[in-house]
Amino acid sequence: MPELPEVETTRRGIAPHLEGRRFDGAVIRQGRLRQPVPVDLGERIAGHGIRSIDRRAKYLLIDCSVGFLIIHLGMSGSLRILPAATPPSPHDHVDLLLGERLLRYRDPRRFGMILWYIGDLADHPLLRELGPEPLSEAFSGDHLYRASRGRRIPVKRLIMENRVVVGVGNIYANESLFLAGIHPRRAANRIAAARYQVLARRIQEVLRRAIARGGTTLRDFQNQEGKPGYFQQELRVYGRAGLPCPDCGTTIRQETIAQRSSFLCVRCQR
DNA sequence: ACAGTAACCTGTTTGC
DNA sequence: TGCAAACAGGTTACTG
Repeated sequence: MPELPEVETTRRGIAPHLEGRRFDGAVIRQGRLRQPVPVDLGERIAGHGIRSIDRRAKYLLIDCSVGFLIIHLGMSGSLRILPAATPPSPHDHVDLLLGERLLRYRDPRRFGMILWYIGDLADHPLLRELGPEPLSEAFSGDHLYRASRGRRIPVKRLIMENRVVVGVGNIYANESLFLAGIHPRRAANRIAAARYQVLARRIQEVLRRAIARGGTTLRDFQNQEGKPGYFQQELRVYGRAGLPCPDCGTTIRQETIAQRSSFLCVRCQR
């Protein structure tokens, strides 16, 4: 479910309900996520003002004055603000209590994380190695080109590496490579600088548009208000195997690249 | 350092 | 129709 636009949509949805408030505690029904949820999470977060809700890559960072909540949604996680009395469904693993309401974490596959961290976020092991935000000044075609030198991996893998650039997951990697006219399997070090300029712009465009549409709903992504995202209506190749390329009509192919489904037009992408 | 694979876990879709 | 296999938005740890 969540790539960068979905995480950003979630952040924007929950932030107004959290800023300036304070958590009362937590209810952990299932703490075995990708990393264990701290058993004393409720005591840690209780009673301290929530200063801000930020995002780095696909991590949500909630500043609780005395420490940070670091939340990752994994493949199937979601967060919603609900009335405190709302009964939990089977995969509603954690509630962060907010008085008359709560912030509920649901994650059927349990690939996500809820961590507590005291210290400088720039030093956190999960955050310190990350590359630039794709929508920041630090990200550019030059950056991609430099990162690609000496790398023989398929370009699709390169742009999905968090050390190179964060937040480009499988959907948007497929989409941006199509929009840039680059074959996803092309070796990263055999792409000219000028084409990386195009690719960087396409990555930014597709992410901006997806954020503006509230993310992509493939199966069941819902934002904080329980509404779906609408970007899937604008997907050009992702999930469209067997259908005609929107630009030239050639049948879109599905191939596996680096263990992930890839969709491409062999005529438009070289 | 780089490249490739397996693993984490469960729900849904696909294929026989 | 029923059942098992394949597959799914992410990331890390491990191997060669």
